[in-house]
Amino acid sequence: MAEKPHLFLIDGSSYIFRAYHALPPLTRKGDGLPVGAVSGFCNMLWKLLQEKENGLAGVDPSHIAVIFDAKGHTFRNEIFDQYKAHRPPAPEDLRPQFGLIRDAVRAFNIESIELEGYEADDIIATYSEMALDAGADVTIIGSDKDLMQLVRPGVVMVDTMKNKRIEEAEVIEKFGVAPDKVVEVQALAGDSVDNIPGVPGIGIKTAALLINEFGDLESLLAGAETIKQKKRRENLIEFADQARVSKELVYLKRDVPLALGIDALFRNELDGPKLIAFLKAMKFTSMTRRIAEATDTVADAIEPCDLDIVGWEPPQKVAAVEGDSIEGADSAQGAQGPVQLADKIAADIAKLPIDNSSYQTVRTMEELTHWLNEAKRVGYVSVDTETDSLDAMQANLVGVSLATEPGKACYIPLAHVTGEGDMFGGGLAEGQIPITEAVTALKAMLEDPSILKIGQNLKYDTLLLSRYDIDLAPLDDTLLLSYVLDAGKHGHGMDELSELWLDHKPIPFKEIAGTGKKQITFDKVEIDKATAYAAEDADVTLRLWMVLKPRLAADHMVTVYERLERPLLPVLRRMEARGITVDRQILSGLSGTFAQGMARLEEEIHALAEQSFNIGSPKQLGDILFGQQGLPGGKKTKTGAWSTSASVLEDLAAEGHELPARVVEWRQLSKLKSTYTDALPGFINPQTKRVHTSYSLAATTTGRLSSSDPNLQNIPIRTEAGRKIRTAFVATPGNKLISADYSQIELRVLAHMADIGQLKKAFDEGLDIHAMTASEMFNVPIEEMDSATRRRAKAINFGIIYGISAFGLANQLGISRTEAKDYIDMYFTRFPGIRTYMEDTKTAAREQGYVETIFGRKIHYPEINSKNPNMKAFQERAAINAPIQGSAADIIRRAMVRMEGALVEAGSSARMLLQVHDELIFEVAEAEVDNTIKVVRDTMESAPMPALQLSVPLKVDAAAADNWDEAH
DNA sequence: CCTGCCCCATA
DNA sequence: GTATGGGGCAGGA
Repeated sequence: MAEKPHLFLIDGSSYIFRAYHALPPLTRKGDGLPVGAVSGFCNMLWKLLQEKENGLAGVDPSHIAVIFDAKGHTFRNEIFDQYKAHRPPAPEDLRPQFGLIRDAVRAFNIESIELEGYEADDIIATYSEMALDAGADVTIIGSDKDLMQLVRPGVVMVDTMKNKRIEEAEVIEKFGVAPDKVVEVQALAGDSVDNIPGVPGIGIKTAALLINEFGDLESLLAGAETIKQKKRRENLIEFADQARVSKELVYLKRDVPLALGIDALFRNELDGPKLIAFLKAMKFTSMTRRIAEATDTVADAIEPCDLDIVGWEPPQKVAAVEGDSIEGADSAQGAQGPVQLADKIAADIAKLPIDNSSYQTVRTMEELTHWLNEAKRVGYVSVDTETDSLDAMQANLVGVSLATEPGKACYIPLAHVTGEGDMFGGGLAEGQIPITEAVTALKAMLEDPSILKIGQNLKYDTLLLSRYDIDLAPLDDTLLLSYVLDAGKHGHGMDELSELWLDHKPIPFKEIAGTGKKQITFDKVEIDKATAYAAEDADVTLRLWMVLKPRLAADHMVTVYERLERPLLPVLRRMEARGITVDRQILSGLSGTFAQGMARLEEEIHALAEQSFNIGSPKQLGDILFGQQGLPGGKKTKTGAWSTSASVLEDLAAEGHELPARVVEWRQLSKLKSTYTDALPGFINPQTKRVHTSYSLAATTTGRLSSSDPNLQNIPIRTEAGRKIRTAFVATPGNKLISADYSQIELRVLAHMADIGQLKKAFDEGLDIHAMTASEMFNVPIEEMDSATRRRAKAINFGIIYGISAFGLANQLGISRTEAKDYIDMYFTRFPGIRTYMEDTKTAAREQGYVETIFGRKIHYPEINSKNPNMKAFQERAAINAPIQGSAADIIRRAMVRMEGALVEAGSSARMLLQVHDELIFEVAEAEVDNTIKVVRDTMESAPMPALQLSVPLKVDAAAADNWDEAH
């Protein structure tokens, strides 16, 4: 029985441009003919013809064609003369490739279709119709959004470059409407790339909203008078015809007069020799080899075919002119001859501190051995790894650079590829040491205890190298050195430090790899360029180390660096490598629930507003609330717009307004969905099936860590809906999660530092600290404390930690500023030590320019004597907060540094997974839970000792459960 | 596609 | 009132 016929329609033209822009420029060996797009195209075709069940398309086509745009104007230019008028001409090095790609299609024995006056999209639309009529299914290979209007049962799009199938759901995601309404939305939103005008002020979001409400463009234009938003109504009326023209432009013709019927697109057998002849002519050596093998063709026996290359000339060989010697040129130019010129340039370069053309590219084991011996001889070496990703858990090692003296640096390329065949990972570039051999040799040096390894942000490099079974040690990190020495003064990135200390601007990464979607990964960077860039990094890092390391002792920061910074690095590296299991099903279930809630609220909100609008746009929301509905606006944002922040909306809701109340609920769900339930699954590592955050040791000024990609330090907990997200963070079967958190650590630290008797006594006795504060302030016995009074005291306690101001406290408690001032005065009367502490801290900051934590970490405030009173006040509050927040951060750092050893010593196999400022999360076998909790609590509570005995006890709450929500 | 802005999640 | 990271929107490239 014959299978259902299936037609592949390949959008050739758009593929050419995308291949050209996405792939690094590649030229034919020998004459430099640009062929990058051709190579990408051939790879795509070949891959497409190979894939069956496993491929994205999922089927073997019975019919196939590649469709191109014809040259010249199309019928759309008759409708609108400015259509695609902003298109720049094709780049010089792309032009000759148009013809070659058509040749390639023929070499693959596939019909290449184009027709003057029509675009490829119209032909694809017409063939799609014809195929459906004939009872066939259609797969469109392409990604152009204009083609999305064609999707329907029996027609799917497949984007081979992004590895993505586009069906109805994906179209709705993109346009907010089903495929049959796509043109209506495009007619309104327009398209700046194709110069389709649309209606001003309407983007895809708003267009989808309107079309979903009115059904189609004509109904909308007919009902435009009823639109509430003034500007939008006027624009819809004024630009109605423009919208109609736009719709005509985007609507794809389905009746293009085509010479070939569907039957003619029957998929021919591949003609091995014909294809090989073409590939040989292009000098695609690795593809030739691969395809010859697959098609059972003997490539050696086949001659390259002739190519008709249009729009490109081979470069003229410049014949050497006899007698035109250097001396001749010299005398002709007189005193400014090449010799003098060279002398001068040499002198200039010698004066320059850094010459990134002098670095060696290490290509043999002999050369590598020489560098490893140098490292051994010197006793230290700066190291930098180059990879193909910012995610150290997924990156592949591409090369390593080393430096042993200023100016003496090298780059060892290991996995650079040539441009050709990049869709398969490409051919390895010539002249690289086999990676396993090099890694083995490097491992011995990187693990050698007698050689100090110096790097910038070594957490990244060591995490990467740990995946190659290398445990880099001992180490020094210039990022951490700078952080310890200069937190608060400036950033600590290598480029910034280089300009500051070395007066040298390193080659920017984007200069060698490009930017945006044209950016290439480091393995595709030419080795010479890579050497200049990578070796320079090692050179710069070494010099920075030489500048910064001696400052440690001079500034008395050795202990902080050696106890709180450097040892934490491998601890965090292991935490990141372990990751945590996140249950995809739970999150996707929650996404669904949240989406339903949002849809329900959206309806209510639109009804209350008596119009549709984008609730997610603060601008539109503000217009409705404070413009049309005439509600009293409270705060303004710094750009002068009405604030629609939660506090403003909640105030309005408290006055009985429904609309803002619903918006607050909608916002909550929207936040939970987009930031957490939708985003987190994308961070599940495909190999480990776990989520691996990245901790930054040097991102905050106070000494706290920060977490990103994803941020696991801001997972919701306050609301019930939010807490559910925590249930998705689970222990693996047979294990439990343990959460252990410091209770009130910052207030305890404050009690210790400011030496406040009542606070210390309260903590000693285990009292409710906020109730105690309230009792002192308002003369109410603790036992009779009501929750409102306690809440006020709690806000004040937090306020103190944040460097309190009457303004801030008033805001927090919703009271007048004078009332807040009275509270603060009362607080200071009862706790005079706090006022003294705060004044002393400000004085210290003003006089020395920095404040210190209890473990000696310095936080600089260079702007604290600013003339700007706002700036000054801000710096003062920050300076008051920093020792408190920073000391607490130091304490948990100490706990973390010791934790792994303490667990092992106690016979626990628990793994520390996460840190959330005052909380540590562990995963442990069920049987070990009790013992582990004991060790964890003890280690955390005794963390300041023996360096320091706090005058208040530390208290840690800990619990175990199957997920994070229940454990916390 | 990038950037600034607004808003909001955590401690 | 402190310290962060990040998503969506809107406007200009």
